[in-house]
Amino acid sequence: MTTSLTRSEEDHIKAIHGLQQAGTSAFTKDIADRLHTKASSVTDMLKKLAEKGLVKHAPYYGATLTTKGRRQALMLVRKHRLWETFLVQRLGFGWDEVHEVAEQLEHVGSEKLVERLDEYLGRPAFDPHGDPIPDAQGRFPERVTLPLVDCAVGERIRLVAVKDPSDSLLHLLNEKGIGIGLEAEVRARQDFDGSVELRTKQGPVHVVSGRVAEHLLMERR
Amino acid sequence: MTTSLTRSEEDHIKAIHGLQQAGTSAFTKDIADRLHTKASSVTDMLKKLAEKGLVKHAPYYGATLTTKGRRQALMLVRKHRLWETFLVQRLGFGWDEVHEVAEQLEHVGSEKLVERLDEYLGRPAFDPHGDPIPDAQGRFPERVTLPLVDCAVGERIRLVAVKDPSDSLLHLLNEKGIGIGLEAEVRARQDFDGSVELRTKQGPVHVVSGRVAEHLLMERR
DNA sequence: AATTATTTTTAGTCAAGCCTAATTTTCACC
DNA sequence: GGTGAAAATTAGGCTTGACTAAAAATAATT
Ligand SMILES: [Mn+2]
Ligand SMILES: [Mn+2]
Ligand SMILES: [Mn+2]
Ligand SMILES: [Mn+2]
Repeated sequence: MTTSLTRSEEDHIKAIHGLQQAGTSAFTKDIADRLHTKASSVTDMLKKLAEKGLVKHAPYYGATLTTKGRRQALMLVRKHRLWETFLVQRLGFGWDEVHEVAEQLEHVGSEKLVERLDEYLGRPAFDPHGDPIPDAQGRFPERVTLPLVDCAVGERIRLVAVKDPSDSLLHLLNEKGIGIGLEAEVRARQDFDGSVELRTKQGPVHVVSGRVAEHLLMERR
Repeated sequence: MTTSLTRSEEDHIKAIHGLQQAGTSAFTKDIADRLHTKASSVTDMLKKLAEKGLVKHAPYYGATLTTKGRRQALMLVRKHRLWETFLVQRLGFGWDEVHEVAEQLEHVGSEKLVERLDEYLGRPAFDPHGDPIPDAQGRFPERVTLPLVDCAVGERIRLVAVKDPSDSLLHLLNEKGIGIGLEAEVRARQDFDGSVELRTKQGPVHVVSGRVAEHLLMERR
């Protein structure tokens, strides 16, 4: 039985899920910032979601999802990432153009639609930003990644994900021609600013700042 | 410049468009029935839409769309029918399963999404129910159709659309194995109840009631 | 331990969209 | 032309989800 939620309820659940790492709870202010609303609005919503049994709200100490809430969040993440994959793979959108649209599409309610879309896309494990797509049971694919900033000189690596892909970051990567799947070798790393020089298989050499290198998740090859 | 409307505003615009034939205006009660709301709610909305310049509201005499309103309505119809086409052609939905989902998808706001979807589907002219899909300029494809109930005995015809496809009607057609594209010859027509007997190219003989025959729009071949 | 700064909650307001009930208008029919 | 039914509007109320401003709690700093 899947409880039917409003768009606002869903967005709050998803925000809490995104902020909640391991044991840490999500704080009112951070949820408000993420949703571009005010803390007082979030407090109201946390009360409602707590009533519905989706969230555990410890006043002044933030919110955590219940098992029921987490299941809802995972299905939203699943839908969001499947739609992003559809937009890029089938409709030819750029990876920097899909977030806002997926933010709307994720709220379309139809179990069958999600299931068919997943099947149609070939049950992808990762979205266009390299983020893992939970399956219908909420299980994530396994993968070991390493931020580029922690890669040693000489390592041969592949870009598999962009962590917290903001519009401006994706724009920067587009400009440089850096995308998921890029294979390269670390040629140099500056201790001063953490910047990294990469030589790609295809030829071009890229230099990325430490700030960027923190967001590039690599796989060894 | 495309005015951004709420889901409810969009549904009202679309309902008015659907009710408005030629010169006739759409009446409050009919709009309410279509949207499963009450007449008083519709009156409120008509005032708002009139303020926004989308509708001309003649109190007690119904509503008609302005040019601006009609443009909005056509884009909604376009989106609805493109999504229905996607669901059937790409995701393998049955033609009787798509309406509710498309009713949600049509409200996703992204010019680019509609344009790309249209292109991806090969710019289809008709949706799975045979309804015409307006192009980006709001132009409909031309087609001459004839309700089956008006076809003469001996005529060789093809089913190209189902008029006002309700769930129960589509279910009935599914049961009989009647779908868009069916080619047949009229073998008999009973004056008593308007029922029609068809012999299909593929073999099977279908008998449909007059009530059904009114909804089957045919093309001569 | 007292004082701030920050966060969170509470209290009160508002607009959007719906509702019911009462009133008004229209229109068909006698 | 008057009457009654149907439709439409008005009046008033409710819920959701937002807001601002004020009060309360927590955390950080002296
Ligand atoms: Mn969203
Ligand atoms: Mn993504
Ligand atoms: Mn709709
Ligand atoms: Mn249709």
